[in-house]
Amino acid sequence: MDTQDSSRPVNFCQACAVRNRAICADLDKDEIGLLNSIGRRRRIEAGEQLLWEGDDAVLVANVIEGVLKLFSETAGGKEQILGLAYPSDFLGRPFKETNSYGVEALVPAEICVFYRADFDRFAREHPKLEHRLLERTLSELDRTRRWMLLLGRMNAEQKLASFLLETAERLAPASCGFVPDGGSRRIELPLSRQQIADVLGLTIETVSRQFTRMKKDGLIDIAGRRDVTILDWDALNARTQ
Amino acid sequence: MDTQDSSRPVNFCQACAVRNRAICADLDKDEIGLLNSIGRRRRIEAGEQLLWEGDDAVLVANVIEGVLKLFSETAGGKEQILGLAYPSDFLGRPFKETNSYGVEALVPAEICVFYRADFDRFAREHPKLEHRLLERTLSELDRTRRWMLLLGRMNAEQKLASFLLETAERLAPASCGFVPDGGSRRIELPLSRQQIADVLGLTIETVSRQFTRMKKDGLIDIAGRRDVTILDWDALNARTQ
DNA sequence: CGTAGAATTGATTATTATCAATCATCGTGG
DNA sequence: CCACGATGATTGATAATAATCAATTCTACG
Repeated sequence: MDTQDSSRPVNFCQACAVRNRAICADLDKDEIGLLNSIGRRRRIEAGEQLLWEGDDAVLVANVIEGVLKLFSETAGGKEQILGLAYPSDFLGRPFKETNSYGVEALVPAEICVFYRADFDRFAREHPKLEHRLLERTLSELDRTRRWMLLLGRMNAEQKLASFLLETAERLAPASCGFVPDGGSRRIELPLSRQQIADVLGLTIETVSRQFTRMKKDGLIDIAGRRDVTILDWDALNARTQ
Repeated sequence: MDTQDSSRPVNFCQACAVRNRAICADLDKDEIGLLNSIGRRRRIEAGEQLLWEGDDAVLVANVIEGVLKLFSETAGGKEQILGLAYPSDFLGRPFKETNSYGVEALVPAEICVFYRADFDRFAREHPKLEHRLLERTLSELDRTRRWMLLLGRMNAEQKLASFLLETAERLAPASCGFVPDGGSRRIELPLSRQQIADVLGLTIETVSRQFTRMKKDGLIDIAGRRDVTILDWDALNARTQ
């Protein structure tokens, strides 16, 4: 397929905001052209679901903008958020027939979707892409395992402190090397209180009480529901232990 | 390097118990020979540690026999087991400078170790191996995420029931397709009560009480500390929900 | 057999969940 | 622009679950 054909949609990849960070970063111009021809951009509204747990794994995607949750639920209907996907993160499960978790946008998001069959084929033919995907998957596994320590061994206070610090870090624009300088930093939480509870394995009430306490103790300021300012990094860090 | 040279150690891979399941399964004879030349077999005693959290990531390995734990600990010294590695599983972190968790044998184990630098180079030159490693890493990520649901949203009873069922499945010889047929099945736990607690994010006392209760209820029989027989699969399964 | 480490059991406490009520916040329409 | 309603968040009271502290009791091994 000739990707130079001017009747085709333009090559979105070239102007892609995550061009240098996503798994496609190492591909050359021709390869990107080919990848561009099998993918398409798509906007997802907050609350809209992209993948369903247990469904046929039809799609995979790259996150360009926004934040999405990966989640699963117990038979009793309690939800656990398994991970959050930020720009440049990869979504979906290559090389497998069914999704083992659901994916839903937390805020309006922009993604680059592929049919899994197309993506799988492209990946197998392009080891550079598979290598990037492997590196990303290994990192995600590391991050997930760190989160297990939080879920299994931390109390509510430690969990929320860890969550706020990680969120601040992940929300920092990729360009800047994000070194918390001790100064205050304002973050717009991409999650509701209930969603934070679902990340931390707590109830909404417990999360709320911990927020209140941290505010009272001067570690954070809360201007609006989702508008939090970290005032004391060291103290917050101390509460993760 | 000529791997046919009879003065070199024999090619262990050919007789390897996990030859068809580990990440090296797709390699042809020559490639296996090359891989064989950079790896070596090693025995690890129960309780012996192979990798240390935070250390330089020098080694990676394949598990041939035995069970090992991946673990991390909180600043307060509480341990959380992040995963268990069974035969054919891969250990260590390719493409990264430091280990993000420790690895220790739970029972006497046999592994096939590589210097990470050698392995990384070999992997980058052999896309077939990288592909297998990617598939395995994706599966491990799925498994880890399922475990997050357990840690975040299950109570002690559900956790132990889930653990027993997964252990029975993982301990079943790879050859047989392991379909719990409703009949009883005896398993030798590779973990102490404390280690089970560290897997499930509980204390040893809570684990012990749950064992006692399950025995009293006739779901399992306990012949020795590590000798458990699953008597009622359906009832055990029901308790995971 | 005796002993040390592991496991169990019991009593109590701490933490978090649950249930219930009130209070903010934000979007909407008058 | 403000009042209103709906949803989300907070707060309080109580209950449930698991942690902690403290003895025993196994059991594996020399």
